[in-house]
Amino acid sequence: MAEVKDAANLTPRDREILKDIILSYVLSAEPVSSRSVSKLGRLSLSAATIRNVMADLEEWGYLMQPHTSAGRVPTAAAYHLFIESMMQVRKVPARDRRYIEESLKSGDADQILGAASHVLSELSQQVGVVVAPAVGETVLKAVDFVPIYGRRVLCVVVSAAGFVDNKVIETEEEIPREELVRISNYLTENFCGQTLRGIRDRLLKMMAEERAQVNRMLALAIELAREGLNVDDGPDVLVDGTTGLLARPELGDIQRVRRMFEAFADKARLVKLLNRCIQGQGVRVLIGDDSELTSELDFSLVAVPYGVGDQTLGTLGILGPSRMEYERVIPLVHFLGETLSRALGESSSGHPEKSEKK
Amino acid sequence: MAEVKDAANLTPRDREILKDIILSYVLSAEPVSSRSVSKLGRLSLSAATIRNVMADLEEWGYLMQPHTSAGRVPTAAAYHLFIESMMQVRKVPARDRRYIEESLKSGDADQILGAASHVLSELSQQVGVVVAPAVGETVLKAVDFVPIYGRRVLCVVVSAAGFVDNKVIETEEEIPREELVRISNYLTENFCGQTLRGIRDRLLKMMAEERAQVNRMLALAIELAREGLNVDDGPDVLVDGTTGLLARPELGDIQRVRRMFEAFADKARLVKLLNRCIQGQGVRVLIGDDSELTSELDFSLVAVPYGVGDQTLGTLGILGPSRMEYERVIPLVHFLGETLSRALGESSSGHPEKSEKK
DNA sequence: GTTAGCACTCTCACGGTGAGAGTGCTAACT
DNA sequence: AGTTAGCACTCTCACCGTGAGAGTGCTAAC
Repeated sequence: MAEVKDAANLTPRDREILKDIILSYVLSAEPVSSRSVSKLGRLSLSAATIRNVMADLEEWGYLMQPHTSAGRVPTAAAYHLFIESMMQVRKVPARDRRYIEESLKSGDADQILGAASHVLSELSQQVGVVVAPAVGETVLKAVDFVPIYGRRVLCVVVSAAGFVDNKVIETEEEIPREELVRISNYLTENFCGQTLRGIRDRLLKMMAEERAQVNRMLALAIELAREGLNVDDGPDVLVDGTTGLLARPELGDIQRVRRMFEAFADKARLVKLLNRCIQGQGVRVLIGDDSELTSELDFSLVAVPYGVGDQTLGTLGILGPSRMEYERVIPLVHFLGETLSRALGESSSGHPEKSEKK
Repeated sequence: MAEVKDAANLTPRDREILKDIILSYVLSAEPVSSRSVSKLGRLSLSAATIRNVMADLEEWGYLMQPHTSAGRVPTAAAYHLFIESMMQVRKVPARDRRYIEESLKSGDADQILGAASHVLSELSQQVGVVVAPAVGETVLKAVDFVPIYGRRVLCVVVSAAGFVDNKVIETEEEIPREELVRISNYLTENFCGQTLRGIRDRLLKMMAEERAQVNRMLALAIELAREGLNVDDGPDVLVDGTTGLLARPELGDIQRVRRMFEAFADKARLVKLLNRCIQGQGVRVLIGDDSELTSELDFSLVAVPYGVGDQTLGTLGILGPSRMEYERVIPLVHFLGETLSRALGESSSGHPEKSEKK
């Protein structure tokens, strides 16, 4: 009654006990009993005393029991509290760092993203998720047209961060190779450094304004660019490590597994969720009720944006059962965000140190 | 005793009974009893008679019971017999055909493959699998080099069937754009129509032979082609619809689900399996013990090669629990093989009839 | 060769039971 | 007032036996 459910009025002892419970639960996946906390012996208290505190903690909303006379399990609130003020981050082990840096070193931008999601899932033992930049928002570095057959032209777009996209388009008339080269030169030189969406808009405006006056090459350029830079699809998202989760005790029944797989298959929803973490630039953690998807699966999301320079390109993170080793996973995600940003920066700006292609 | 276990000495009646059992089991996923076959009433026999026949069929190896006093379940041998000589193929419904043709109509070759695996899984309610052509075996249509930054060059390879591959390579010295254009022209004109692997080998030989004499452009061409056409990775494989299988009653326990997902994640093994079906050109069916993978999961594979003209490009098929509607699935796979081959043929040779890009 | 009848076997769902784990409460202790 | 021992209570879970139901195999009669 007199007690307020604020985190502030937890006594240091309460916090210690809560912490013990969380650590123990994260490790064992089983409800924690008063007795086991007492026997841990970090603070020498009897099980009965612990019980009293646990009853309080449950009342404040930090614990819950699956049923009477089971141990207790931390709630999302408990995890939040733990992350904010009780956890001491464990640095990413040197060998993991080396492994990460090695994995993100080689290949083009797409391969690097793939490697990132893979490494993420491998080291965290959770599902690794990486949102690739939306094509429309990428900054143009070069564009090129390759004649294929008749009126068919392959349009290749290279973005500043090193992403390559290609697309076959069909022109109204056959365009000779030299003309295509001139057009790609023109587009590359004039629009390099702008976002694809911006370029497309400008071209469309040019077309509308000066309809009649544009010369032949410009007209062709506009036609090609309109099709070739028409990249309205949302950002892609790479998911890795879903199979690994099947080993987890919390995924005992098929129905949950199925819901999980369906959730991971819904890329659009994943992107929406991940992009909520774009603001700011630190690691963000969503637990349980914090989002629709995490509450549905009783999962947590640890995510961080990445990008080159001051431009945010996307988000990466890990998803898994709320019971996870935040102390280990949060620094991991943080480090991967930084490493990926750095890797993309280098792969694009082009001072490759050592090129290790054999 | 006197009886031989040959398919040949099954009486017509035995075959009818076996067929009823298979059809019933495929539908219900439950062991079928003598009584239920009798009640079907196609041949008016009592349950006891059916029982005698079933005991025989079990002895020949066409049936087995999960335990005494359960009904009986068809074995792989039974399915094989069914497919070879008892089944009457059901034609692919017109609306499915239209849907398939529509789905494979637009997009570049990679998108078409993706659509194929998706449609396959959707219409069969099984896992759709498509093996993409190994890059090294594809036939060159055009090659192009795009300068990106400094010594970095994007190499784009277009294959005759319409596949596009790109790869960032790093040259020893910076090469001006015009030079790159000349080189790609040279390579495209001289090597169009040959497989990438063949081209690479020829270039390497040229290099070895005339080391000193080759002119600058040729030297550069060789250097670029060596890196850019270095496509030693095996063929890729697209898998779609794994989630759908979770609904199946036979995948009740997590362990099986896990083994299944692990099997599908092992692309190399999948490719090896699928490629066993390349020989000949009809639909091939592997059931249970026919291959390591299908026996491990108790799955069946229905697969057919596809390609343009007389060149086989890859394989496609469906994978699922042995209990499947072969009557429906086999013609489906057959039709998809044909449609995909046709779609790739059109998308490359370039008489698109109507281009329906909006 | 076919069938009815019957005993036999095996699974599965159900309910009861008892051990074990854990709690909540009360009363005594410091 | 905080802490603790003790104890009754509750809930789960594994185990067991039981009985219904399903299906078979065999035998004897048609």
